[in-house]
Amino acid sequence: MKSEIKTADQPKPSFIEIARRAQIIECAIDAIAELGFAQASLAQIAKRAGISTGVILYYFAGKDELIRAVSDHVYATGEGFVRRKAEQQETARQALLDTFIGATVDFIGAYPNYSHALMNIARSGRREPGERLIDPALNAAREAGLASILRWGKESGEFRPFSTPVMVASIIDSIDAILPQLVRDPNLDLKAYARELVELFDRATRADSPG
Amino acid sequence: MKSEIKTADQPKPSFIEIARRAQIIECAIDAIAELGFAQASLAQIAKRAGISTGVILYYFAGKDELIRAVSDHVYATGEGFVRRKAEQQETARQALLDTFIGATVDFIGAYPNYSHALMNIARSGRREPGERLIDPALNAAREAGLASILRWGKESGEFRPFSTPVMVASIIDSIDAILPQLVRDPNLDLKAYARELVELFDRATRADSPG
Amino acid sequence: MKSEIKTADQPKPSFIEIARRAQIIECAIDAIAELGFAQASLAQIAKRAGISTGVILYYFAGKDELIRAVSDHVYATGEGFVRRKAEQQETARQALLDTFIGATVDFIGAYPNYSHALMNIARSGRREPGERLIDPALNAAREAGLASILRWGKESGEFRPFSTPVMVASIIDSIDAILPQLVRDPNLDLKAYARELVELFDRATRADSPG
Amino acid sequence: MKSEIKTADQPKPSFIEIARRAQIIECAIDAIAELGFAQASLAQIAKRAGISTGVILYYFAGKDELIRAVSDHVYATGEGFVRRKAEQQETARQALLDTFIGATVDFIGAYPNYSHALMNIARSGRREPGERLIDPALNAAREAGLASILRWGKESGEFRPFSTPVMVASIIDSIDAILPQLVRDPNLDLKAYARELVELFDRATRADSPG
DNA sequence: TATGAATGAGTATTCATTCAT
DNA sequence: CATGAATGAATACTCATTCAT
Repeated sequence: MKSEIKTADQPKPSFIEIARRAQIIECAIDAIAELGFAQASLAQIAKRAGISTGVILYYFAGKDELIRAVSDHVYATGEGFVRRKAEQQETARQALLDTFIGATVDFIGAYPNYSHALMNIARSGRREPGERLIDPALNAAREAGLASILRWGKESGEFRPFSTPVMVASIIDSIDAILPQLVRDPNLDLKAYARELVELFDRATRADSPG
Repeated sequence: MKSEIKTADQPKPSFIEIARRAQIIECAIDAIAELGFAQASLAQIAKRAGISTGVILYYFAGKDELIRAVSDHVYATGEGFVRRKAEQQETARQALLDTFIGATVDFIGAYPNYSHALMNIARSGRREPGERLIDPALNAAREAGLASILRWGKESGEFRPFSTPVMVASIIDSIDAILPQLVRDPNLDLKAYARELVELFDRATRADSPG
Repeated sequence: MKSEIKTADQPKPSFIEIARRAQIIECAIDAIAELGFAQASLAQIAKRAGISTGVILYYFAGKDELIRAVSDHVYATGEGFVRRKAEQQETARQALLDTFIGATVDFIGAYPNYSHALMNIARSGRREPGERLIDPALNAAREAGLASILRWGKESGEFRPFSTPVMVASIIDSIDAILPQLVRDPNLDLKAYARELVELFDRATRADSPG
Repeated sequence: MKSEIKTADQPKPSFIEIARRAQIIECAIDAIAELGFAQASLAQIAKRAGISTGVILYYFAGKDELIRAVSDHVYATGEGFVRRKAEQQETARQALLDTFIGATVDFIGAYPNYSHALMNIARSGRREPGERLIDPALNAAREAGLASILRWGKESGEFRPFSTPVMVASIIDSIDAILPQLVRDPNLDLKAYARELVELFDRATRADSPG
């Protein structure tokens, strides 16, 4: 009844429904972050929420829909976090270094479980080739945002010529490389790490000085 | 009978045993590369090999031993592949750019499933803390090799000062970032990709010109 | 959800849970009594109960917990059965002959499967030394009870001197010897059998008349 | 071909066949005695014999036939052991106490693994009700021998009147009760144990003195 | 004769999912 | 709305047995 394909004629979701979904998503994030995707069974998630597994399946059509909701939520949170800083940047260099790298690392520090859960989901492999767990559009949007910054900088002459897709992948995965290190050492100095990455990609991208 | 603790008095393994083990390892690599570690069940691996799951357990004491054999084989193959080039490097810069980045990308091109499987194993969460799936020394060795190249370059003045762990993680994960792209587009131009990475990390690491 | 570590804050078990657990325990007893411990698989037990094996594991954390529940239940039933008679005995001779032998044989007649299952569990080899299948204290308690009766009789002069452990083992196993005979002939006259055992062990234990 | 139903036209078993069967039976006895019946797989038995499981099934039609051969061998050995002493007994009392009890306990001391294996087999439960693992005739023969001694004594006036089957079962199981104790304490004093049993069953069986 | 290879049925256990209440 | 009950498929693994060599 509830969790079918969303159509416009769906009645407004009740307050309790919104709250329950949010609670379940939050517990799913924690479970996935701490146990890994494979071990994060519905039973585990339900236990953390203090409810029975039936409740989860009442609000989500299945585990896949829950996972999709989790990744939607995490991406939305992350984007909102980064966008706030991104709005008023005036140069591509600032947008790349301060916003994309800086704010993304800040996000990791602020929401380590979110980032970790997302990584665990993304890395957990797909059942049938082609059918992904995470909406590819979400990741694509993140990459597209970074790509547009890079193109902006190349057009403005701030950046040297390079392959945008290669640079996009390198930047994103270099940032994501923080997560396993953060698991090993929760006291990792993220500020310092961000400075290192900024320096690294500043040098990697900037145009050769003309002189 | 077969897969007990290896002792020196073990009779020479028969030809068919060697062949079967190799075949099973190969199919396990494919399964892990394509399905992810968690989904690569013995049944899946057996299906790819066209055998029953019992055969796998006839040649390997258990799934854990199979996984260990897989990672041993993959690491050994990868190291052998890279070492050939690495031997005669004379500068840290060459060692980093030509050998580590260049040869590793070559390896990905030559054995994409090996690389992919390895990444999936390494990234799959571990069960109980302390009991790792793959020998941690294997991965540590790879990182240590890269770290020593970086330190060498810093001492020789070829490289600028930077945080070695950050650079190690960024380089390795930037290379590994190739794999999902290769899945999406099997015709990806790896030569060009390698050149881009070389340029990227050359700029990211080299010392400022004194003038 | 259900069968976790029992803590005081566990909600009252529902009626259906109590009934199911009892039913499963009963079927397990039957299966163990009739097939022997090794052959009494969860599948067999489930078949007798007309349920799927999953149900068993829904109510019991695993086979071990089920077996423990079975032996607890059987020992508790047996002890309750025997204790009623034991309370008011005034001589060691009465305690041995009327209560221990008499009531135990009565118990076998009243609950033949219980006794049989218990014997099968107790006699089934244990996996790893140290980790026993049933609480050794349960069996030890039974033996200790008999041993204390025997010592009481020796001190009071009712019994002749003899090795207590030998007599304990002989009495218990002579009683347990009834069970296979009862399987062969369900109409076995237990009253008469008990009288024979009483006579046997009365003569075997009593002190020589002083005259 | 080999191990079908024995008929008279079977060619004389070769020396090697006899030797192999004996070797396998011996290893099976050890395995069953030490590991218990359920854990004594063909693989375990083969390992002890230093052969492959196929060999066992070449000489025995299946595990059931092997087990039957084992129990045949054990019973034959035991009977031979006891018969030597039994031949020249002149009173029923001597036959019971010296031969049956005394020699049987001696047998346990001399061949603890034989006795233990036999007990493990006998106690291991049957697959389908009715189909036994051990040829019931073997056990029946042992019981019949004891029964005839008891009847002899009753007729000669040495023994009091009692139920022969009850006494048979009590004597046999009281002797078998030694085995688990011997497992727990391999240094158990069997001589002393035999003396206790002799005293016990002497008193339990002897006729009341007429005076 | 004997081995090694392979199978298929059976083991306990986990887990997403359904459904009556 | 929510639970508890139940299922069925999937998991790794064991073992007696068959068969080609």
